[in-house]
Amino acid sequence: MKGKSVTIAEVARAAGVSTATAGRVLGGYGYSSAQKRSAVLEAAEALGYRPNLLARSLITGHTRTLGVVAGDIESPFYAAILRGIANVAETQSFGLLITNSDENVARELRAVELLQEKQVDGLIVSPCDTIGAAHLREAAARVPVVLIDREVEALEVDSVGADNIAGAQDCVAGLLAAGHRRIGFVAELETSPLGGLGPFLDAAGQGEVSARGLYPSWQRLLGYIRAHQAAGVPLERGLVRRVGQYSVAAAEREAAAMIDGPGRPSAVFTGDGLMSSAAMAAVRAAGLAIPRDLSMVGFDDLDWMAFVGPGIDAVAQPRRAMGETAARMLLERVAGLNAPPRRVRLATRRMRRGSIGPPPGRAGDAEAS
Amino acid sequence: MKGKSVTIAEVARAAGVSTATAGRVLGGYGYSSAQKRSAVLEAAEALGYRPNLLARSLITGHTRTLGVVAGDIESPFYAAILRGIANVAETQSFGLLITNSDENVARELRAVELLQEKQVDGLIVSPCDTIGAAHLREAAARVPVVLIDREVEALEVDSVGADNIAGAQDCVAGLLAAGHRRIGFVAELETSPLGGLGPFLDAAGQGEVSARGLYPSWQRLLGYIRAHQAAGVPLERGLVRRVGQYSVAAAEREAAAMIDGPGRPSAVFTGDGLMSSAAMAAVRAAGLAIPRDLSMVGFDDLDWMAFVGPGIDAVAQPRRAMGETAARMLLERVAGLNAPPRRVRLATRRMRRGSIGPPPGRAGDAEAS
DNA sequence: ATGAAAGCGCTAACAT
DNA sequence: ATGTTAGCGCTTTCAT
Repeated sequence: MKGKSVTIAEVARAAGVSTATAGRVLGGYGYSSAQKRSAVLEAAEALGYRPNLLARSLITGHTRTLGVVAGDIESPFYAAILRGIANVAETQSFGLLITNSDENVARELRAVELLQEKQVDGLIVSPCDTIGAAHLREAAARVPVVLIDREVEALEVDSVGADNIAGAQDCVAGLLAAGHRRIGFVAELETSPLGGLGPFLDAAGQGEVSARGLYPSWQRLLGYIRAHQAAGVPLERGLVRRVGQYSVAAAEREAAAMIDGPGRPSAVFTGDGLMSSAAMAAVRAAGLAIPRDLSMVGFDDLDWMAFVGPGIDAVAQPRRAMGETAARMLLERVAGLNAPPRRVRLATRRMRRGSIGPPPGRAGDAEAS
Repeated sequence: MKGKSVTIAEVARAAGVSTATAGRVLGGYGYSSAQKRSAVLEAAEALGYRPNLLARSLITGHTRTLGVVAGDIESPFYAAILRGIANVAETQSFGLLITNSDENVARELRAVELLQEKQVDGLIVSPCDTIGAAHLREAAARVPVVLIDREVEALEVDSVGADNIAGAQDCVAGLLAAGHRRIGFVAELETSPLGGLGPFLDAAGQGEVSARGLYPSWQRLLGYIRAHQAAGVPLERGLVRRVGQYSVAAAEREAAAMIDGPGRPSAVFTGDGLMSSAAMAAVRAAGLAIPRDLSMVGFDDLDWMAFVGPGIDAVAQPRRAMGETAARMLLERVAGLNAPPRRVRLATRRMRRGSIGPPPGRAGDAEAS
């Protein structure tokens, strides 16, 4: 605002030493006698000296600042991840430069460039596209990059995510064990691998799909499929509802179509928080009671799930831990670790709250399909 | 990671011009002929030149970076505020250095210092203490500072917050209009102005309390008091429950004590989101039905409030707008605006969802006290 | 242990 | 319109 800031040179002059000596005591490097040290410290104190980290960074070549590109910092998902990142960054007094991509490639690109120009020591990105991320490849050539939640094809860097397949499989298995044979799945499933939902289901049915590089919602679908396979329950294609975009309205339409239609499933599994909210709204609108008329489980644990009527079962992602792990891995790279890319999948946790009951119209026991 | 970065000098050499000329075209300042410009641009492109913003900042004296000290980036409240800040910052391509204070003065202090040393152009702080903020005063002398949600006594800087008094008053007035005469208030009310709750109630009763510099929860209490005064309903001190700390467990104890006790109020007003969650849990535990047994309104609108049974009424704060306003004001100061401190109070919004009914055991009409 | 001097990558006078 | 030179605030050789 106003006050010109005090430089090392001024402190040095006031203390009667050279800038080098002043720098040594103020910067905490090199040698200095107790005598000079106290003189410098005193002068610094008196003048109100504050180091200019920019100048230091320009010369040392590192900024002790990490760049983060989140989808939307306001969503509970990213907010929790960011908190985890911040926790770890703070332990090593790293600063955090945070941006939102809104799942928009152009914005992600600008963000990544800006962060690099600001000379961050490393980057944590939740990439919004799994392919053709030239900017990420370029960035990764200059600074360490860690991917979070999603992976990018052929980008050989560390990545952290939840174990989506196991989480989904476990929870759909629970539904099957409760006797459900017709389980709906509502998910984003936006950009499609393998040429669409149909081919994907075909390939997955034959165990030909690899999880790596798949978007989270597709990985969850894979878990859904595998649970069916493990239980020997045939898939019913009409029960897999692909919303195709990350929108509440579209999700609600899709959920409503499944619930109101003639072949209503006895249970619904939702692919993420947005889908859960939408499905919940559709269930309410249809006047259905959970779990009497419909059982429900969602991927992602949300606040309201603990508050509504019977409570909604969910698969909780270790969001904070994902952020912490990503930050820890990044910091290791920043510190010079030179190892092959690491791929960490964190276990999810089942939250049981009573939204799973027996299929309606049956005694409540499982039966062969 | 590996690649030494390309400097302006190298580009200049490759283009056959001076560093000054290269700087002029790459930095977009000063004059340059179309001829040299394209030569420089080409060379830059070919070499993969990326400006080093640190070096630029060191010389220009500004970083196009704003520092933010939030309480907890993970909470929906701060997350939304941050999103608002980010939205505005982005329009002027400012970066955001974000930290958490966890409402801890020592951490806030370190954060403010770190941000200053990183040479942010301005600071947005949600101060965790309304008094004795020497570090903020010091910071404000160097860079523009905008306070959010809370104010600091005798710190003459811009500030943004919700209109807590009007919001609370309006919503308690609604409860009174519905016939409630005994309305409980559960709030944090941590650091106490005027020597405690008793004296505060005394002073407020006589209209002797000024809103400025009061913590949000105290301002909301003031609204609660004024609503009673306006309706001519005497205050019942036992109904004002001071939790004294920002903890769910403590809040739940306090709420439970009020609800389970003999003199249970017919309605409860909660001072913030945490209190609302706690109160809701207590209500559930007590097996009470809303609004049949108890009416409820909370300050702060939370996700779950729209999902539970009848829906919970709330006073919504314009959180994004708070962030946006703060950022806009800060950017104005950064741009050189020199005006007396501005104090903005943003209007709240009542969310009506059906958690307010008539007091139990009455015909549902108001009656004189 | 300390100082002199060079220079990080860039912009800002000042010439021309 | 372009080049030369200085220097932002700091760290880092290199002497001593």
